[in-house]
Amino acid sequence: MFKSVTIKDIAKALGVSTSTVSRALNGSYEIGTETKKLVLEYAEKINYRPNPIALSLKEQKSHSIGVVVCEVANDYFSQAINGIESIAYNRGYHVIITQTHESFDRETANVKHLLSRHVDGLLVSLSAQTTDTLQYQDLLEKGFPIVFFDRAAPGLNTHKVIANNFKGAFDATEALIKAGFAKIAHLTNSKNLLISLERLEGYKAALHEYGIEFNPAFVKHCDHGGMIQGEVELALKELLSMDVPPQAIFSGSDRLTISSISILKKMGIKIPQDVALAGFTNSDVVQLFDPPLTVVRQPAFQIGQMATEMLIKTIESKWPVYEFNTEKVDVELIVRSSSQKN
Amino acid sequence: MFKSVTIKDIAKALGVSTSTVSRALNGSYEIGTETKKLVLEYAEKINYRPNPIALSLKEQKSHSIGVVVCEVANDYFSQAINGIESIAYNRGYHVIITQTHESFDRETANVKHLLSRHVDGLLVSLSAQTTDTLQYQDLLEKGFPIVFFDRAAPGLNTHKVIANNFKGAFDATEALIKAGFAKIAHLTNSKNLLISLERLEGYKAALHEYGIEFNPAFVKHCDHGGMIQGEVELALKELLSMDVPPQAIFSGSDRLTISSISILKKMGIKIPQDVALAGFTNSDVVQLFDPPLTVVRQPAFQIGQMATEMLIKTIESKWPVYEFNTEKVDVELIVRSSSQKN
DNA sequence: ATGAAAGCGCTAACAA
DNA sequence: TTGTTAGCGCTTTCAT
Repeated sequence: MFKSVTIKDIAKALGVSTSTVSRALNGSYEIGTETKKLVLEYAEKINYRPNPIALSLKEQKSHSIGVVVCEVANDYFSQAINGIESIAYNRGYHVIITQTHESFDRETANVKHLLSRHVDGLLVSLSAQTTDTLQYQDLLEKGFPIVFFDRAAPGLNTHKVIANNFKGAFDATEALIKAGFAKIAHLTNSKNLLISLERLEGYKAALHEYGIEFNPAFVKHCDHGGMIQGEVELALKELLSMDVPPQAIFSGSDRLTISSISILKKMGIKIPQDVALAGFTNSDVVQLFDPPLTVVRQPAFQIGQMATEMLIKTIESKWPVYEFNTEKVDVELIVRSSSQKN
Repeated sequence: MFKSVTIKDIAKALGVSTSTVSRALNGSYEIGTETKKLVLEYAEKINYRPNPIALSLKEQKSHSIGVVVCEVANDYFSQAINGIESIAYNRGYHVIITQTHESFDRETANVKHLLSRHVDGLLVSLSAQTTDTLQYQDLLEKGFPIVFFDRAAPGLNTHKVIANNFKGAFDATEALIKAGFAKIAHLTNSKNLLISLERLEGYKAALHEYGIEFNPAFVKHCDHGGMIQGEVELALKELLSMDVPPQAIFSGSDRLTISSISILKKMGIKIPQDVALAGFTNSDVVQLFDPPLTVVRQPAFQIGQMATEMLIKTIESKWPVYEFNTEKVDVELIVRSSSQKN
């Protein structure tokens, strides 16, 4: 670390005690106007900055928040992290990011690591593998602040920020139906994730609304969220080699959507001629794709911001917090040619 | 922060002094084997974790490193940050990320902020606006560890990790020439950046190698790195409305490359029929573009890792470091149809 | 209005 | 081999 000016230096230079300096700096009232001015001016002059580490030790607060996500190299999460950072920075917190790569073990290890780092709170989006949320339960019971975003743990009583997954899935499926497709498959994330269920429900509801029978064989779950080599490819191949294959696919996650196009292209399958496609993704360049992609887009940046606001509010609350809310944010369907019949 | 077990609790429970506990925990030799075992077992049992904040205060080290980049929502930088985090995490450092949005003032403010946070070192990629690097000079003279990556400050004596920009530019330009284009424009970043100059030189060298005269009017600099609304559009329009417009464009940064395609499409310009395109970018989905994009790709993840290794080595060096090296890493040209004559 | 001193968790120099 | 103590930078209680 770097030798910097301390309160002691100021005290010595001015011939006062460190407590006087501290009081002046903190705008206490029990101090003489003259002395205060003197200290403040000198501090300014030598460019004094309090040592945040000493403050942390004193206050028993690290002023840092831990983030648990599956991966950062993902448009949704990198945008969310951007939102998280933007709020945290302004409120004087720093952010420690950890990745689970969709593994429950890594998630557990990350949470442990963050706690050993004495983070003041946690911003969590569960891994695709996670079914056991006991560690969060324990922490919450001790009053430790946690806010879930995107992939929330069902049954845990705390703040959550989630997208309107049902509506997003409904809208995307509806768009495919309106484009003239009836045989629509759904490629989605692990069954463990609540978002997968919500999106599945939205998909089913749209089918139902338009009198299309739901075919369970048309639903493919990628239990590792597409992180495992061949997982997405296998699902797609199974779908396309069915006796009556789907004419369109609605894909339920950022990684799955992008992987699908890539794999379909490699397989020589034409979109949308051979199979149409619509999916959740937050990529900003999908309008440049061939064909331009129909997507459900989430306000990831704002979701990150909201979750962070809620977390910091909980952290800084003078009283234990017992009232929690779940913010549901709207998603946006953007129709492009990948979902249109040719 | 969260009430956790301290060395004092262990000492009290075991009826020994805190220093004994400390010694046991740190594997000191001046301690009885019995006592050591006792402490270690108990610490394990109650899941003791040292308080990193107390350690920081004691050691005068924050175990954090500051990162200065233009923006994180950029494929190159998000990948580099991934590399940075991967090393930092394993070495017990955490990473504080700040964004300049290509503004010199924000860069200065960020460096100040990071120093007030007592980071142990800095990983810097300059903003497009930066010409004055005095603040880094001052820090370096005091022995403060700084490693530049990608956008390094010329004339500062410290570690640097940069891509082989000359070769990347040469190769991309050469690919366009070999595809049959002679009138090749170069859209690039601010003149202030060394990388812009190196890429310009590579571009010129390729032209020269193939006996094509260099036309200064074919070079357009975006002084704000494309962060300012309309900046890229203006440059492109100027190029395309020339009496003898270019047949191909070589673009010299991630943001400029992606912006260009987007703008050209909006203008109704066909790639590569109306104008061919090749450019620096680290996007992983450009092969899905229409047309698939010819790119120069940098090993951003590795660059981040290397820079972090070098920084931590400098931070942890027992002696002042006077010998610095500049690592030059290879880039990769991937030719796709955006640069091919139709 | 100001100073002295304790304490946050930990390490290390010094004593025993 | 173990304990006592001081100190990292800061705030805050208790004296004065």
